[in-house]
Amino acid sequence: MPELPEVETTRRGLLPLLGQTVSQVVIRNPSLRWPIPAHLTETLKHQPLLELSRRGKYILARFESGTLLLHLGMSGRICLLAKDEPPAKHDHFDLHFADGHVLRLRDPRRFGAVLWAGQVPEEHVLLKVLGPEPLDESFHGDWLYQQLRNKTAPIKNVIMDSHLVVGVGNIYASESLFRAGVDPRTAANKVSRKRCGKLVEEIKATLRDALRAGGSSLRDFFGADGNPGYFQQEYFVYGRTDASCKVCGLPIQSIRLGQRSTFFCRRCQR
DNA sequence: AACGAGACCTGGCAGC
DNA sequence: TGCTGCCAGGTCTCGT
Repeated sequence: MPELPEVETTRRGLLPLLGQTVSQVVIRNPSLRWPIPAHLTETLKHQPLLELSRRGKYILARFESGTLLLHLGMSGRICLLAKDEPPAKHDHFDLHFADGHVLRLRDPRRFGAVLWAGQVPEEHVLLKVLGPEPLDESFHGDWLYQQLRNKTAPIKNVIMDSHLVVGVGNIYASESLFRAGVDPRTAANKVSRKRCGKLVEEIKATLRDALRAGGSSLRDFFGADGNPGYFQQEYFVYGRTDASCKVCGLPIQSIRLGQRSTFFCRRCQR
């Protein structure tokens, strides 16, 4: 489900919880990608939520005792309930708050994660290896160009690697490459400095546009407030196999790259 | 070091 | 209706 815009939309939907105190932690099924630490039921009890931030596709919830990391994997979703409700089949984890609010994680495929990061979350093994945020100024064309010098993998695979830059998943990789006019199959080290600049610009623009639309709702994404996103209506290529290119009219092609579906226009992207 | 394939899971859908 | 196979928004781990 979630790429950067969906995770950020989720984080924003949780902001009403800031300052609220945890009254209870419920772990119904700890077996997500990694086991949910059992100690959370004690560690988080009576702790006020101090801050909600995001790093890549992780949501960071800071408490005095440390920071909780939430990752939605492929199918995860967090809803903010005004009061407790009977849990559904794949509702694996809850944070109950003193004012009655419930943060509930639902994740059918269980590729998501709930982890404890202690006092210095940036040092957590999963976070410290992450590349820059795509919307930061440190992510720019010349920097990307340098990073690609020794990479022969297809450019699409490379921009989806969170160790290089975070937040660009399968949808927004295809969309950004279309907007930049770059063929997703191009070997990364064959992308010129100028086109790296254009690509960075379009990654940023695509993510910002998606954020503005509240993310994309394909199957199961809804923000924490329960509202869907609308960005899928603006897709140029993703999921549009054989439909005509919105720019030149040629049928959109779909191929597999790195075991992922990839969509592009063979005239607009070279 | 970089790359590609496999792994982890469940649910939805198309096709027979 | 029921079965089978394929697909899905992520990303770590392993073998080459």
